[in-house]
Amino acid sequence: MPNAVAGLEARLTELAGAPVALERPSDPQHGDYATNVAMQLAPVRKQAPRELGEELAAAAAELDEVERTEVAGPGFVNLWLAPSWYGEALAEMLEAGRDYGSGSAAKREKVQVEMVSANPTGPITVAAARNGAIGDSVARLLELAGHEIQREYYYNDAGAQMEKFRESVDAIRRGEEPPEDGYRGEYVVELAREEGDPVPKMLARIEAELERFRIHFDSWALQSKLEERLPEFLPKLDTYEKDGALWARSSAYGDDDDRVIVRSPEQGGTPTYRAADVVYLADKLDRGFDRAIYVLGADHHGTRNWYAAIARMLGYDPDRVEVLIYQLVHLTRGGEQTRISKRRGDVVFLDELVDEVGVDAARWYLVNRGPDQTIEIDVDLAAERSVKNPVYYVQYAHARIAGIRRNAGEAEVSSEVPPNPAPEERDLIKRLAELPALAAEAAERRGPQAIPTYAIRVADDFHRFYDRHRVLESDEQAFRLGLCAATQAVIARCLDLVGVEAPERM
RNA sequence: GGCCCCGUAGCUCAGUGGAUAGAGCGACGGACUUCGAAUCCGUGUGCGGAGGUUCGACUCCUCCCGGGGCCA
Repeated sequence: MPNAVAGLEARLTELAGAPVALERPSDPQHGDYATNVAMQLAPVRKQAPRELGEELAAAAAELDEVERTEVAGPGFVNLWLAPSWYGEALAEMLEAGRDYGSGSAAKREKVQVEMVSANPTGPITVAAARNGAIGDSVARLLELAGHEIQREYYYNDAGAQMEKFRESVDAIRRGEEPPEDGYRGEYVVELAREEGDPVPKMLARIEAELERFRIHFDSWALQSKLEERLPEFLPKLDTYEKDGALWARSSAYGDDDDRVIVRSPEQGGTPTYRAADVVYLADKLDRGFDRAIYVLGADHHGTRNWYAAIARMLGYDPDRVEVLIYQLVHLTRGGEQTRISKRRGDVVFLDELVDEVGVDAARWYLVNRGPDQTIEIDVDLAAERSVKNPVYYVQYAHARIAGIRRNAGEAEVSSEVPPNPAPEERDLIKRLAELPALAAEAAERRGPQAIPTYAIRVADDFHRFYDRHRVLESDEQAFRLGLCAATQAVIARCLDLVGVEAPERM
């Protein structure tokens, strides 16, 4: 989908004879947009950057949508845009509506995002929730870009941990204590009250929790099913026997070490989870996904090279396999830190967090920060429904617009920009026009944190506009209603990308 | 010991080569006869350290220091 910024970049690229990227200068005195192309070109063309800048500035000033230009500093070309550009931008936004910024992918891919994938031995923890929040937002970004996405949950339904879990439940049913290294906690007692295998019940509970968290899985993969197909894949692997065990020669394919695939007879002769990894990876790629994204916690970073190694070993392009690592989550309350770890007693479960702060705040705060960043969430602040809380600040802007538009009834909405739009109106349109490039980059970089940050800025610009200019019963009512409609759509899109609701009223 | 992540304002963090580095929290002071004051306006401090690459470095490279994690 064309957009006003990309269009201008394209025309400037033609004039410069080299790719021009526009940026919004932090100082408004440096124009609406600026480009550094003259400095980049100077060494190549063996010309002074200011000289190149002058040439481009002169040519750009002739464009209809450019009001004036200047060359500044070492060779920046600064551009001021004409009302016609603003009108073009606004018209595109209104026409696209909620689809504004979609379709950025050069090539449509089938992508699988595998996320959460916690063993069903307990409720979803906050750490696993971050996995889901990041994974789902990346999936939504990729969908917006135009890719076809499948969300999958992979779990171990048969291993030693599962046995421990079942034993723990059985022990309670018999009125005994769970084993030393077993599972305990309220949820284990609850499961013990019901009949039958606790695993499917736990899984159903997990699915319900994630649905409540607005993450919907398209499919569920079972480790036991994959293990059955191991004989089919063993011959394709580069393996050797040592100490009675079967090893994959993964170190020859980029992994840090060789790995045991099947344990020695003394150890039971059973396949390790890495055996299932092999089958699973092949299965994913054979199912026709161009790309398989694994979302994994930092504690699994060691498996990154392993996945790449088995892809190579099996003859797949390792670029089709992507591991997205995210760091830990800490919760604070009144300065007190709580470690989140399944192995300790002080685990925090997702449903507890959601009960306290709501789905919107929980999702917001879990994708708010880059995946590489260990994060700390202040539960008290997240729970606060006030100005202090950015998620409500952004939602409020949306609800406020909804209110205006309700009052406007059937009044005309136009993209026609007045001859001399106010600074707040220009700023808002420029801000909204950032969405396509921003969403594309966020998708490309798997960096959903850019969305909440941007949404705050949009809300900022809108609130400022609202504060200074009356929409209804003003001379510019139709235009300003257009601006409201475009803003509302952009905010709604941003909130949707991070799984937060866009309320009509608050 | 090996590998991974991080070090930006008092705190939590944005910012992956551009001009005078941002936001929220915390602190202080202003603005409601008008579409929603859950809003707006104003006041402060900072890129862990040392080199290097570059016209230009919070950003890229090397080393050091500090915090966290995984593996052994």
